[in-house]
This record gives sequence, C-alpha cells and structure tokens, in this order.
Amino acid sequence: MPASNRDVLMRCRLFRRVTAACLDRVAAIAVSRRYGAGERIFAQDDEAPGLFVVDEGAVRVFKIAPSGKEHVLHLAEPGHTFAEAAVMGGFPAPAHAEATVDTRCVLLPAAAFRALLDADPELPRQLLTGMAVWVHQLVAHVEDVVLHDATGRLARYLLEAAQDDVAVLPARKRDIASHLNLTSETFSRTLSRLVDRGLIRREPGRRIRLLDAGGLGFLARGV
Amino acid sequence: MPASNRDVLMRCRLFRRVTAACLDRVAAIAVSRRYGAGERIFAQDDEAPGLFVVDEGAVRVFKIAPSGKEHVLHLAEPGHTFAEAAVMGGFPAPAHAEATVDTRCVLLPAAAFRALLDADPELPRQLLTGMAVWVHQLVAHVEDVVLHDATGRLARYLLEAAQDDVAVLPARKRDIASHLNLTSETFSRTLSRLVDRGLIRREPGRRIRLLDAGGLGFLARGV
DNA sequence: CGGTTATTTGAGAGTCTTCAAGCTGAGTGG
DNA sequence: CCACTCAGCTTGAAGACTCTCAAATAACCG
Repeated sequence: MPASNRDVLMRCRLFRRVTAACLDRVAAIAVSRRYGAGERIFAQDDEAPGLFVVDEGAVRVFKIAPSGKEHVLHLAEPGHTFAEAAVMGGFPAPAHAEATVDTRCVLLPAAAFRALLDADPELPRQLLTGMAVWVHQLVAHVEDVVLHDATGRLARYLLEAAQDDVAVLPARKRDIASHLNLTSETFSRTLSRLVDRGLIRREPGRRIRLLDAGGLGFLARGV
Repeated sequence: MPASNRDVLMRCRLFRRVTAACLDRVAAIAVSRRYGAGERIFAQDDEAPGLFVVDEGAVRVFKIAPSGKEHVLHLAEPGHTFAEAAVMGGFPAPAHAEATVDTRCVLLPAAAFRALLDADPELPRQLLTGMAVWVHQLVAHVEDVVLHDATGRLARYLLEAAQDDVAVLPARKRDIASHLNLTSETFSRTLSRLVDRGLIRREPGRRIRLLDAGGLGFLARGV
C-alpha cells in the first residue's frame, strides 16, 4: 500500500528538515506516478519532468557511453530522490532513468517546484543542506569507485545495503555491477569468492546474508 | 595583483547569479587568505573553516585511501569554490586541501556564512542553482573516470583546460594524473603517445599546445 | 653548481574485461 | 504437470589496459 505523498516526502532526506507548513505547500503540488518494471521514466537530454521521490520499488539512473557501455550513477530506492539537480539548475536530464521493478514515485513537477522555490523563502534554505548531502554522497561514490578494488567495492555495497545482516538487491545484478563500475561477470566472480571465504551466503530471491560483517568491513576499507 | 573580495565572488559560478545587494552582504564577511606552494589549507575530518573561493593560484582537494593511494577530487583554479558542501551541510571536511602553487583565496567563515544563509532569504535560492551546477560537474567527473580510458580522459582534460589551443597545467603532472585516476607514469606515456600522433606539442613551463583539437575531441568521446 | 624532486622510459605483473559457452529459473503454453 | 523459452547469471580462457617497480633523465631551487 503506497504512502501518502506527504509521508513520502517526510521520509526522504531532502525534505526531512523542512518545516511542517512548508512541507504542506510542497505536498500540494505533488503528483503520483507508477511505472512497470523496465519502463523508461525519462531519457538523457530530455527536459527533466520534475523532482522524483521514490516511494516503492527502485529506479536506475544511468548514462550510456558512445562505446555502448552503461554506467549506473544511482540506484534510487524508497526515500531517495533523483533529477533534483537538473530541476533546480534548470538543465536537461544528464542521464536516463528507468524503473527496475514495479515502482511508485512522487513527482514534483519542475515548473511548479521552481515557482515554489521562488515564492517560499524557507524552502531553499532547507534544501540547500539536502543538496550538500547529495554532493557528499557523490564524492563518496567517486572515492569508492576510484580508490577501492572490486572486492572492496562489493563489500562496501553489501554492508550499506544490508538490514539485519541481509542485503536484498534492488535490481538485476548487472545493474548493481554497473553501479560499482564492474561487469556482471566480475561481480559474479567476486561474489563467489566472498561465499568461498565464508563471508556471505546466497539466499533465494536476490537475497544475500552477511555472515561476517566485520570481515567485510576490513575488505571495504581496503585491507 | 589580487582582485577585491567582492570581485572574486562575482566571478565565480556559485555567486554569479546573486543580486548586488546580496553580494555586498556576503562580501562583508569575506576574509583574504594566502598560502604558499605546498601549504596545507585544511585536513580531512577537520571542521571546514568556511567556503573558499580561489582568486589566484590553484588548490588540490584530495583523499587518501588506507592503501596510501591519493585521489585528487578537484583541482580548484581561479573562480572555483571548494568546501561548499561541508560548510552548507555542516559536516567535517571530506578531503584534504593543499595549495599547489602560491595561492590567494577568499574565505567565507563557516559560522558567519551559515548565519547569513539563515538571515538572508534571497541567498539560499541563488546558491541552490550553484549547488546544482556543482552536482552536475561531479556527475560529469564520475562519468569521465568510469566510461573513458586513459587517452579519452586526458584528451578531454586538455580540451577543457585549453585557452586558445594552449593548456597550462595548474599543478604537478602527478596531481593532474591523480585527478584523472591515472598514475603519473601512465599520464606521461599517454601524453607522449598524443605527441607522437601529432595531436599536441609540449612547450616550456607546463604548457601544452593543442595541434588538432578535432582529433582530441574524437578521442575524448571514446572513438 | 649541487642536491632534490619531478618526469620519463622500460620491463613485468595484476586486475579486470571480453568473448564464448553452459547453466538456472521464472513464466508460458501444450 | 511438464517441457519450452528467454533472459539473466555463472564459469572458463584469453587478452588488454593500467599499475608497480626500477632506473635514467630532466627540471627546479637555493
């Protein structure tokens, strides 16, 4: 059962610190959108339709190189936003977006949202810290891709994705591999190696149980 | 001759769209800072002293992996800002910052700047688009590092750095190499290959002349 | 000019990718 | 209920690109 638009906003980092009154004004322009698994949400260089907040499901935001290679910039899960920068900056979408499973999003249409930013003196101040957090995450992503090897990247990903020592993969393995800048083959092999070492166990339905979070932590730090 | 603090702010992307009155209030809290070549500006995990705008010189913002490997996140040249996200988000500096040459910066001290953000209703709105631009650049950087090979990354860098077909390297080659996620050896070899192909020419004093910008463009796009 | 640091160049090794083939598993229709 | 099919996943072998280590050369600074 999907949550109310306002609840979805309240749960996401970007809007968490926004005051109640302010949040009401944002919720007033929100619309709900549903996408089937594999459905395209917008394409690179399109005008961004607005700011999306994921309620249920998952969205992959990805670029395609001239060589044909894909890179998944962001696997947006419930509570995450995407297309924020394009909407606020007013530039076209820098990447493609596609639902990886059946997905519901809250959409804040670009024009209405920008109007709200201009009309409401409080909102920009609150969002600024939200954007700073997003920059922070991007920097962490750069750092991860650049400073760690395949094993370290995978270990870190599993640790971040896990709840109670179980990580549920929000998309196909090849998409997650791409997000970590790996091929699906390398992803698969690296996963097998972690199983052999007794650090994780595969379970049915895209689930992975973490058997030794401490050991994974060492790998994630590059030891 | 260094520019006035206000002029420096006006020239940088973050503050370009800020209204004159607003800019005056920002300039009022600005202080000037000088650093010698190689001098540390702040360290990772320090509290960020404030928002820096480079006036003259260049600053390398970098992370160090547990393995000892460095990655230069950002080579900030005149007109660029750094530590924005840390200041706005209120978290500690996510990276080290060091002047690569004698450098002058304009510093907006963190506490005063945050106070200004709260007091001035206009400022956050203007900065929000500035932050969106910064996110955009980070995404481009991720894309570049991940989707292109050494030759492509170098070609793109040279094209972006060039003015009138001459690129002046703002730092040691090893720092630029690190920014492109290359070792200095690979950087050197790749540069030599471009010289052999007749695309560029080395000139004295960290200068590189672009002989065939079109050809470099093809390489940058991964052809 | 001498000492130091940065860059270039060479040889070899590693990690990851590519290409190719078999496997698995969920959904479909007989 | 069971093939069948198709996409995704796994596994193997070969190769490419970049890195590491080592040494020579070049640039810089006092």
